[in-house]
Amino acid sequence: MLFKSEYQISLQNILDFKMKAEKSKMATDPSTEEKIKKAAQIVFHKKGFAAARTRDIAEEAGINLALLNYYFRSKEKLFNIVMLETFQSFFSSVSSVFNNPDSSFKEKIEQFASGYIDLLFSEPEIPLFIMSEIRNNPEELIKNTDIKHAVFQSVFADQFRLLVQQGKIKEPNFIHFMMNLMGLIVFPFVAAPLLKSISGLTDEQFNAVIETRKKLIPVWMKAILEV
Amino acid sequence: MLFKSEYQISLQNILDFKMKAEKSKMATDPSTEEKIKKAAQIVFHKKGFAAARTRDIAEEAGINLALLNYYFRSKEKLFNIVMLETFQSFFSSVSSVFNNPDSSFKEKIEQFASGYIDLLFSEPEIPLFIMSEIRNNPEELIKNTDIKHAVFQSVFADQFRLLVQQGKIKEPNFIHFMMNLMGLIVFPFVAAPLLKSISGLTDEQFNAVIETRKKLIPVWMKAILEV
DNA sequence: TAATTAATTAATCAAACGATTAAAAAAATA
DNA sequence: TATTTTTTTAATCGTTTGATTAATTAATTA
Repeated sequence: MLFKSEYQISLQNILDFKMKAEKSKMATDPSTEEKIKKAAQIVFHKKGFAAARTRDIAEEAGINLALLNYYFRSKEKLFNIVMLETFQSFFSSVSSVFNNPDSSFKEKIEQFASGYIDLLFSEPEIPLFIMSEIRNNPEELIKNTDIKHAVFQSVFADQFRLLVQQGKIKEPNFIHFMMNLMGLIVFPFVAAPLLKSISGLTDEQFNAVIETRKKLIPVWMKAILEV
Repeated sequence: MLFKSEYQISLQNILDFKMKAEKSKMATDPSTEEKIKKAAQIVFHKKGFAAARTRDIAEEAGINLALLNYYFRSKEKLFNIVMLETFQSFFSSVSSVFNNPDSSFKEKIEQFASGYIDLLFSEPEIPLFIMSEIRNNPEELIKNTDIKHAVFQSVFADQFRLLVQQGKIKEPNFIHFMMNLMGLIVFPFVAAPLLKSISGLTDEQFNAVIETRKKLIPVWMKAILEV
C-alpha cells in the first residue's frame, strides 16, 4: 500500500509537472507558442522583418495564420520578441568569456574566437540579421541588454588596460581592439556569399578555411597588439 | 554672312549636342530618369529591396509614381539596375588599385585601406546593402562584373604569392589575407550602430577613430603577414 | 456530466502596394 | 503652324498582406 501510494504520488507529481511545464512554456512537447516563435526566428533571420510574411511564419510553424495573432497580437510584437532573444543569446556567450576571472587575456581571446566561430557555424545568419535590423530600432535594443557593460566594464577590458599600462600593448584604444577582433571573426560570415563567389571555394572548403581561423585569429591579434 | 553662318552652325552644334546629351542620359540638367535612379539608390541603400516602397522612391525623386514604371517597367527592374551600378562602383576602385603595376604590395595595402575608408565615409550604407541583398540574388551579380578576376588574378595577388615564395609571408592562403584586410576595413561600418552604442562614442568621435585606421590597418596587416 | 474557458480554423476585411490606364501637357517633327 | 510623338499626371485596378471575426473543437473547471 505504501508502495502503491508512493507510486501514485509519483505519478501525480509527474502529471502536475507536465501541466505546469505546459503552462510555463517549458513543455517537453513544444507548445504552439514555442513553435510559432521558433518558426518566426527562422524566417526573420533568413529574410529580415520587411521581407518576412506572417503567412511564411505560419506555414513554417505548421499552424493557422490566425494563431500567430492570437498568441502574439501582431507581426511587430512577434518580431520584437525574436529580436530580443536573438540579441541576448548572441551576446550571452560574450559575458561569460569576457568576465571569467580565472582566464588570462590571451586565453579569453582564444576562447572567444573559437566559441564565437562555432556559434556562427550553427547560426550563420545572425550577424547580418542583427546588423540589418538594428538600424531601424536604434538604441532600443542595447538598453534592454547589458551588452555595453559586459564588454567595456568586463574583466577582459580591465586586463587589456593593464597590459597597456605595462607597455605590452601599443594601441591603447580598446574600441580598435574590439573592432579588429570582431571584424576578423564575424566579417567572413557576413560576406560569405561574396567571398565564396570571388574565391570559387565550395561550402566545405570555405568552412574549412574559417575553421582554421579559430587558431589563427589569436595569433594575428597578438601580432596586432605588439605593433 | 559668313560670320552669321558660322555662328548659326556653332549654335546648331550646341543644340545638337544638348539633344544628344539628353537622349544619351548625360544631360547637364539631371533627366527624370536620372532623378529616379538616384532616388532609388538612396531609398534602396537605406531600406533594402523589401522595405523600400515605390512611393518612397517617387517622393524622394519628386516625381509622379507612374513615371517610375514608365521609365523602368517595375520595381524589380529598377532595383536590378541600382544593384548592378552600386556593385560596379563599389568594386571599380578595387581593380585600379589592385592592378596598378607601378605600386608595391605595401603601397597597395595603404592605398586600398585609405581609399576604401574614404569611399565608405561617403556611402556608409553600401556594404550592408550589398551583403543583405546578395543572398537573394546568388551568383547573378558576380557574373556581371569582373570582380573575381580583379581580385584573384590581380597584380596584388601575384605580389602576394611572390612574397609567400620568398618566405616573407607566413600564411600562404590569399583568402585569409583578403578576409583580414576587408574585415578590418569594412566591419566597423557594418557594425557601426552597434559599436557606437556599446562604446558610447558620438558620431564625430567614432568617425575620428575610423579615420585613424587608415594608417593603422596597413601596420596591422604587416604584423599579421609576418607572424 | 454540464458549463465554461481556451485553442484552432476558415473566411473575410481593410489597408498597403505595385502596376496600369486614359487623358492632358510638353516637346519634337515636318 | 499643324501633326505626331514623348512625357507627365490623376485616378484606379488587382493583388498581397497583416489582422479580425465568427464559428468549431478541445480542454478545463465546477
